[in-house]
Amino acid sequence: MSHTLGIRQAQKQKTRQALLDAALGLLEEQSLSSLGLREVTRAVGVAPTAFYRHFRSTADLGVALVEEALGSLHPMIATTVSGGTGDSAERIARAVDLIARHVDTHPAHVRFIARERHGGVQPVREAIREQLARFTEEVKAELAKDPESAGWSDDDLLMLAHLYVDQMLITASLFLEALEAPPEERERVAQVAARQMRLISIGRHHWPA
Amino acid sequence: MSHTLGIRQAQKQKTRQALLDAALGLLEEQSLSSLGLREVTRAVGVAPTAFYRHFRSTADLGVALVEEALGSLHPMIATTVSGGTGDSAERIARAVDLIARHVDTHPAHVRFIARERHGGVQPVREAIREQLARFTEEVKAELAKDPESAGWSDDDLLMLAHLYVDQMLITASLFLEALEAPPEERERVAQVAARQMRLISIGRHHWPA
DNA sequence: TGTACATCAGTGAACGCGCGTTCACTGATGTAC
DNA sequence: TGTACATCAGTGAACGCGCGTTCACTGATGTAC
Repeated sequence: MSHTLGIRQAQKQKTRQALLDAALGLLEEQSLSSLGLREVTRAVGVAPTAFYRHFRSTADLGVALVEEALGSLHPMIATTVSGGTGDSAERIARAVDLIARHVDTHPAHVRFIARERHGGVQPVREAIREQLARFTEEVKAELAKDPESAGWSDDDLLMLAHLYVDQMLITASLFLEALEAPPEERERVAQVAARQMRLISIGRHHWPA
Repeated sequence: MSHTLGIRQAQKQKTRQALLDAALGLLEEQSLSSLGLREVTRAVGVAPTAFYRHFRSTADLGVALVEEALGSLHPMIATTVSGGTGDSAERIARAVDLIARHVDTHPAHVRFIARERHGGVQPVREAIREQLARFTEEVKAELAKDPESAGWSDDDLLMLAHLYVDQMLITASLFLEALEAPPEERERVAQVAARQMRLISIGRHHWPA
């Protein structure tokens, strides 16, 4: 099935990606609900009408951005939640570091998700909700493998998975705010995040006592 | 200093409040960054130019909405964090219930804060950030009073306060999504929230072991 | 390989519309005496 | 209390502008033979 795209398809993909990239850039300073189709095409350098060859609307483009931002993140889960060896403190430090690196390399994607998760465009909120639900299920599955989870009910595992996923998002958003801050500030964020995860780990360890 | 406003000032306040109320309503289905000044005045039934007698811009109106939504919430903190007597489970149940009631009575305010906390309008994000920082400090002060906090460093108290405040916001946002859902769903949200708070309480109890 | 036709990504003109902002105004309310 | 003037919240016309969407088009790419 190794199937080289024709010239026409390849060019179309390229334009589509350019529209996504331009939109993501413009969304650093506004919400999707105010993003204009003409704004995006202007940034790319194509006619406004070209937009319709790729997306029905900016909301539709937003849904595509959700896939781009979150779809590629699933492999990270195993690494973050139960990844590698080492004691709890080591694993937490690695998870926090992984989040910090992701924010460094994909700041616009992280900002987009944080902004539109509760944003004004319903289909995009829904797409983010679905992706995060998948994430939470995957985290839950990883947690279930851990000996520490012996005797935990399904409900409790899901509850804990939600806690971890929300904590990851909060931490990512704090790193985002500290993107241009001096290293001390970013280190402070990392330390607070690590201690919060540690407190949660302790609670988990003694649950439900 | 009991000082009745003149007719002119009273009428001005009334119009201003009508603008705030109309904006809050319109913001249930869009973000502030796409809210139009004419939209708001049309909803109130005044001329577009009347807007300028009260706000410089929709961003300015947004900042006023932040004060309205969060300013009145400070008295709730003592009640929620350390309020009343009873064991941990009772206090948690009361806190979750308080959040549920607040979302029921002020859904548009809660939605506005959740949406604009990471939204596309910088001055509004900043105003929310400041109010939440004040909240966190107040929660921290309440936590410090608790005998359970004996020996805790300032940093750790603040870390825990952040955890609680973020948890409150997450819970409020989940209740918001479940506003029109059947009671079973709302009850499920309440139970998950209560168990997450319980896990955090347990972690707190055994900290830093 | 070469030819004739089909496809379709991107174009550019045109449209009606609502936007934010300006300005001089009006008339009810407030104030000084 | 009555009068004359000042204030100022809200008005309405006007402006230039960018928006989303439609439409018939063009010309490079793809396909059938």
